Amino acid sequence: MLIRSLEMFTAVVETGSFSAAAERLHTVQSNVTAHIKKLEAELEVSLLSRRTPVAPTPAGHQLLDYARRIGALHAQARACFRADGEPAGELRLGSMETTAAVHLPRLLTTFARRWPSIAVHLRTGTSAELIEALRAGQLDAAFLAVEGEEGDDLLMKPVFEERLVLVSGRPLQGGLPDRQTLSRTPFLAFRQGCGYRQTVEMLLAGQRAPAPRIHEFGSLDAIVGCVAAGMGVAVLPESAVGQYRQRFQLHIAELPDDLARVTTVIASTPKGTWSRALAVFMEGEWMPEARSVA
Amino acid sequence: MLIRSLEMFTAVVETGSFSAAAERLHTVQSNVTAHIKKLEAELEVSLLSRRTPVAPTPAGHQLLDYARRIGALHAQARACFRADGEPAGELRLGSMETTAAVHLPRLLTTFARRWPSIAVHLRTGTSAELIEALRAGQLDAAFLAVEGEEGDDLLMKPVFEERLVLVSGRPLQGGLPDRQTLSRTPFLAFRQGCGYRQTVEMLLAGQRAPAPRIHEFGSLDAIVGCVAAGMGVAVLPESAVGQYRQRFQLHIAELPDDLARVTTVIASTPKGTWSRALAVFMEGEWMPEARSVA
DNA sequence: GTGCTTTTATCACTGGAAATGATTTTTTAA
DNA sequence: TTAAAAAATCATTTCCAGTGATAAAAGCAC
Repeated sequence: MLIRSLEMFTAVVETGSFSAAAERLHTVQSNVTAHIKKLEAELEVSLLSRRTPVAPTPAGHQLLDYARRIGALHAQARACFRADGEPAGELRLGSMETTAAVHLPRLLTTFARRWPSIAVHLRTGTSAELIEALRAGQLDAAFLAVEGEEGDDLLMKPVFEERLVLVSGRPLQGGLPDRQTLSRTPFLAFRQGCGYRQTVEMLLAGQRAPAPRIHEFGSLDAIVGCVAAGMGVAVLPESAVGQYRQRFQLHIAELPDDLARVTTVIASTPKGTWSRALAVFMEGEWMPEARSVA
Repeated sequence: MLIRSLEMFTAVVETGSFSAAAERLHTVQSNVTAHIKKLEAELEVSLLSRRTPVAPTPAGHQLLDYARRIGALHAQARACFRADGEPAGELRLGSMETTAAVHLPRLLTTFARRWPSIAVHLRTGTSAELIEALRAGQLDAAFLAVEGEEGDDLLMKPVFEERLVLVSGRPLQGGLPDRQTLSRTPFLAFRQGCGYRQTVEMLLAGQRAPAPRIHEFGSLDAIVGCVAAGMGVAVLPESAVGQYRQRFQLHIAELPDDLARVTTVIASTPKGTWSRALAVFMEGEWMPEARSVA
């Protein structure tokens, strides 16, 4: 059973004639006859009563229902991939918690308003998890922080320049505490795989002292809340801390420049693999061009 | 875009490998490769990232959705026509008002209980209308009264032997009134095309006197109600009148045998055109075999 | 890295079916 | 009855799905 045969069948019923159907589908009448006969042979039932106009038999009427639904899906599917049609379907995005909290609300609102027939799915996770999901085809694109490991099978485009800071619930006189102090302070961080967590580890690198306890949290709100409560300190993007400073008494210390600067990129599979929905997302004006977030 | 190609695509994603997909679909791996490449060429986008296991690209994920839906419809459609599968879909029945009122409630209840996945549609109309609808492919089968015009393109099977009677709201002394009286009495009947109406006309045939007024009603209830109210007389199947005799004061007169006997048949297109739903309806035990309804 | 295995891509070839155009048969309308 | 229109049939061409063999590429173990 070919889609083409079903198309022909639908056309014959709708035009009421084999010849008219042939013309509509830009083929010849004998070809239409052959396709219908093939369908009838395959299903072992007569589908059309050959009077004028041609009328579907009971079995034909039943097939017509399926033919129309399959035809509609087929047309929709093709339309989804044509460069001119309205992009539709779902766009599966991934993001780090911090980016989701700080940058995505505005960005996605704009996007969803511009393309109402695209359904955005957002999944948060650590950079490592997101990259894996991208590779496994579970995500279309993801916002993540990586050290410029460009050049492999993933396309990465910088979108935000962030500054990491040390956040504490208690006053930090003299800026960043020394390593001795830090190594005795509990850290609050996202679970293994988060890009920022590497910064924590680098901050403490080269020490013989035992690594400080690192509490793992899955949510930005939880981290900030517990830091404010004095549970420990955290390394977070400055922009992510800002919105909490009204609610909590937070103290911030700058990190050395080489550790502080992190780049958030939008990562996706190469251009030739994009769905139309992904293409308009990646190329739209809502996608900032390495905008520095001071 | 062939259904087969979409099937292969789905199989590749689900098995995670071209070779495994080929095996599942009983073909060779090179054939699968060719089909996928053809799809990719047609849609001008890469659909699968060739790692191990094979993963769909964003575009591939979008196509997968359509491929699965089209595949499911295709399987359903084929199942609908296989002689062993559960018949499904809609069964479009037609019936005269009287048959619908008297015989169908029990018959259709039994049928619907036996075949829960068949949706019955019932349309009432005159015998002439039903035959036309049958020929136009708008109905699968219809209960109607005709004078044995078998042998053409419609299959007819007698199912009920009815007795027509004259019904009046006033006492009918001496049975059937004479023609003189009848020609002065208003008749209530279904609109043109009803088989019973021919009986009325035959009853009055051969008269020079002007034909009596014939009021046309679309509903059995309306006819009986108005007859009881004394508006006129009607010719109806005895079985159809029975259920009203508790509610109304009705008087009945026998008609001459040649006029009284009518046969209700089930009509449909020939066997080779039946849907599975129609087949089980026509061949089931609920279909009475010319049962006489005294 | 080197070899070994698994998987995919490429290629030439074959069979069969889709498409075509001409013609016949059937149906419909005049 | 005839003329016109539509569907079926048929011979022919074209194209493509499917095959098997082989090459290339990707994993995987060591």
